[in-house]
Amino acid sequence: MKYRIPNLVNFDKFVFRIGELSRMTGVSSRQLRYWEQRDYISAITRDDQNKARVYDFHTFIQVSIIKRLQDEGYRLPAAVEKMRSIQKEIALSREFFKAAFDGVEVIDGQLYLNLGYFDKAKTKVLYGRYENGETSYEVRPVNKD
DNA sequence: GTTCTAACA
DNA sequence: TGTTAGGA
Repeated sequence: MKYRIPNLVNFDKFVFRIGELSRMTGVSSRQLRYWEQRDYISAITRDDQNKARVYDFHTFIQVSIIKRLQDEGYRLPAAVEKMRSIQKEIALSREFFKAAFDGVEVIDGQLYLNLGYFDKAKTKVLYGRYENGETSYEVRPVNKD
């Protein structure tokens, strides 16, 4: 039996105001406004400049990464630069995994990640396993269930 | 109660 | 970067 995981969660609906984002990340609201002024981060477009800022989940991730890097000793501009390069790595990883990942299968009562065809002839499938904190791989013939 | 901008004992 | 003023 094969399970696929559709997009069940809409992360665009995860929005926060400045006080919430500040508490979530440990970055002061003063800092968040300053970072925005420097174009290091951005709030969701505000129609009225005097209206409260709204941040999305993506910005939460960005702020979290910058904060972590600062705690590790990076200065703000360097932290932002590294955050942006990290985001490129994350984006690439996501695309690769999205392309490779083809759902979860139960084989002999065990959960397997279907990682796509192993060979060009499409006779074998690469499976990933995760057990006791370790990953492993198995190549199996195509599952005909 | 929260967030806004601007300014600085 | 913190804090405060005065409004929304």
